[in-house]
Amino acid sequence: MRAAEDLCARRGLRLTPPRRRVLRIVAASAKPMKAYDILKKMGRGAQPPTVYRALDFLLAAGLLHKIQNGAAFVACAHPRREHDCCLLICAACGRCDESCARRPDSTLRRAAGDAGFLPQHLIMEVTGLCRRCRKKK
Amino acid sequence: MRAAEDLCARRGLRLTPPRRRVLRIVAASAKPMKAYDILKKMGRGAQPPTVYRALDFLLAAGLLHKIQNGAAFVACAHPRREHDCCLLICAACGRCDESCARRPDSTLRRAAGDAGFLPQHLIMEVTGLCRRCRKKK
DNA sequence: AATGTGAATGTTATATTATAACACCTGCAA
DNA sequence: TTGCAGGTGTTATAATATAACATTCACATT
Repeated sequence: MRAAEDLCARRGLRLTPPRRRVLRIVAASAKPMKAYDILKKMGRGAQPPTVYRALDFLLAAGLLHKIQNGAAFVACAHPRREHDCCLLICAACGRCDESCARRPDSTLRRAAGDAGFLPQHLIMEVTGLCRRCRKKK
Repeated sequence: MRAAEDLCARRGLRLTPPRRRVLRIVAASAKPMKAYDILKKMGRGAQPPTVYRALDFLLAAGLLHKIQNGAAFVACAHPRREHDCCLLICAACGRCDESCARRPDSTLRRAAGDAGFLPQHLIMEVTGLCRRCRKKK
């Protein structure tokens, strides 16, 4: 949380009350939180757009990770530095650990062996611009 | 399509009419198809569960990949062999290529450089069993 | 201090994605 | 023949996400 404040201050990002509230809720949870889980915890008649907007901000700021697999969110364990991340999601308990490395290569290898985690399903997705779309620019 | 039939026959899986229909629709598309895109193409008053059930089957059989990022599906380019996959999704045109390799390590490196693709956002997710849940068994 | 501006938020409604629950059917084994 | 299990059809609804527009707030400029 402290790290988040520092990071926003340094970059001129505004960690406003709803954003802070969402971050606190996600960071306080042992398991990944879904948007509507967060919404429930917000109370005071908060509406979906409030949560989604805060999540967008926090993702862009690198303070959260999004788990595509079921659309939930976990607080980033290393908000200070830019990094690719590998999320280890337990199919049984639903908890989620983060395994990071500078070079994506080693990340996956660590994921497999480290920490006694038994990999079942692996996803890698790279979003970007394909050759054709790069040329169009 | 032929490959799909062979594969199902060899494994004793039933490629029933609705499943085959869904596979044809997805395989025929240049871009990833969402469940409700498929549903529209099914016609004859098909309902969501039919599509979702077929998709579940095709995923389990390894005939499709699921793009978590937006929940769409692409036909697998290499249904014959078991493989980890790396999907290259263009943020501009929405098309999706598949880059495969035996060892996940090299996959990402290829993704970055190969084919002129400019990576913007990268996701790796590994689902499995964490140490605690393995021990519980 | 007054004011314009843009970013952020609140609010209402609705779109999109996914599943629950149950009835029926069909092939096949006991 | 009679179960049974896997698959499908059908209806309803749950869960997730966004569009659109009004409002507020911080703050820079005048």
